[in-house]
Amino acid sequence: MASRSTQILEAAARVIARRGVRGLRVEELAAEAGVSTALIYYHFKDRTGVLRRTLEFISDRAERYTTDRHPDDPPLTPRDELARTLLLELQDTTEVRENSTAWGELRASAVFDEVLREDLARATLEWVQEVAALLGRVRPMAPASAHAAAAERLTALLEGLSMRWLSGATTIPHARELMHGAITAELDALGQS
Amino acid sequence: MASRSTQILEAAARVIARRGVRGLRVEELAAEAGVSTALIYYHFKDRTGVLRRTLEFISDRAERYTTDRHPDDPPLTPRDELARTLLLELQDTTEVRENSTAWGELRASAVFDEVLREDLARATLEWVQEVAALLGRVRPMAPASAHAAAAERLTALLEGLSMRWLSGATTIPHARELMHGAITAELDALGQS
DNA sequence: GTCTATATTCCGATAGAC
DNA sequence: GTCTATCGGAATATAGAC
Repeated sequence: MASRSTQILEAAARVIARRGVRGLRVEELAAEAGVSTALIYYHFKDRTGVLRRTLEFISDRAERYTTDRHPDDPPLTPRDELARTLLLELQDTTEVRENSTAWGELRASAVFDEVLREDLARATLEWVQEVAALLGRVRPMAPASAHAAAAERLTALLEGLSMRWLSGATTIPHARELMHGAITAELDALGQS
Repeated sequence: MASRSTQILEAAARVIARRGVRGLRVEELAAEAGVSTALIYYHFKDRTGVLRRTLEFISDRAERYTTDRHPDDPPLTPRDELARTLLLELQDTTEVRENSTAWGELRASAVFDEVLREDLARATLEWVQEVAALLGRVRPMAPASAHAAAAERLTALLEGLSMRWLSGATTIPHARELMHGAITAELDALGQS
């Protein structure tokens, strides 16, 4: 049962995907959510409050779709799980697009906003470590430092490719192909062990 | 001889590096350039015009410092020139920081701004082709499609690493190390020819 | 070409009725 | 809790003198 707040947050995620964090206008959000502007201020205090809650909302949702799998799906090999985790972010679905857009906005905003830096650096580190762990399962004989470096490269590349996709400089199939090639190359470099 | 337009564009690059594309106010730009706001509209028609011309200006300038070398420097091997070209963008100097910041902003803005997309896609393509040509000189036996794919990955990775650096998620030395590793890996994958 | 002064538009935020 | 109506400030853009 979607509460009014949730309904507004869902609308906010859509508006941010369409206009960006800086392009979010309270009036447009109100129209998208089908409520009055006054109601938004009633629930969220001010525009910044909307932004804060929306970014929480989006990152919670992202964690869900990244982690969740159907219980009756066949278990994946470590390599497939690695590929799945990385390629999941290169899909043209509403959820992924909204999430990637928000992530790109956060990354770009953090360049000018001290406050965002720490949270974003921590989230990045967690993500890198998760990928490094998957690499460790595929190539257990390689040293941890090599896993870490490869994970940093793969995740940074993914961010770069996402931005190119969202900014219309490349297509999803092409980005996926490039990402897949990078995974193969990194695994090769980590040895056939 | 810096014309008025150039003077304004240089100021725009500085303001964008400080506040971002989103944070660029015509009034602040006028103050930074030491001119009136009216003059900016006279030369650039509107705010979007400033942004577009600044993108051109920045990518031209980047090409210059990427390409220029002192005539009496010893000639580089193709491989060194490739590494030099890519690692040049990971340096903590005013010029590189300004360019990278502006580039990141333009990339992020293009996600929501149709007008910027075409120019940015074209500039990206030129850059990718330049890197692909360098790869072709290092690995002449590999197919052009492989050069192109590797160039896309290396440049996208560089964009990702730049953003991490600028947003405080990694350091320049570390980013350079990662970039260097990626160059090695891509060249290995292209064969020892 | 460049300025000062000002018009115009947009947008966040609030007051007050229901 | 929700709406209608509106205010006030900030930013873009223009008019007109020099």
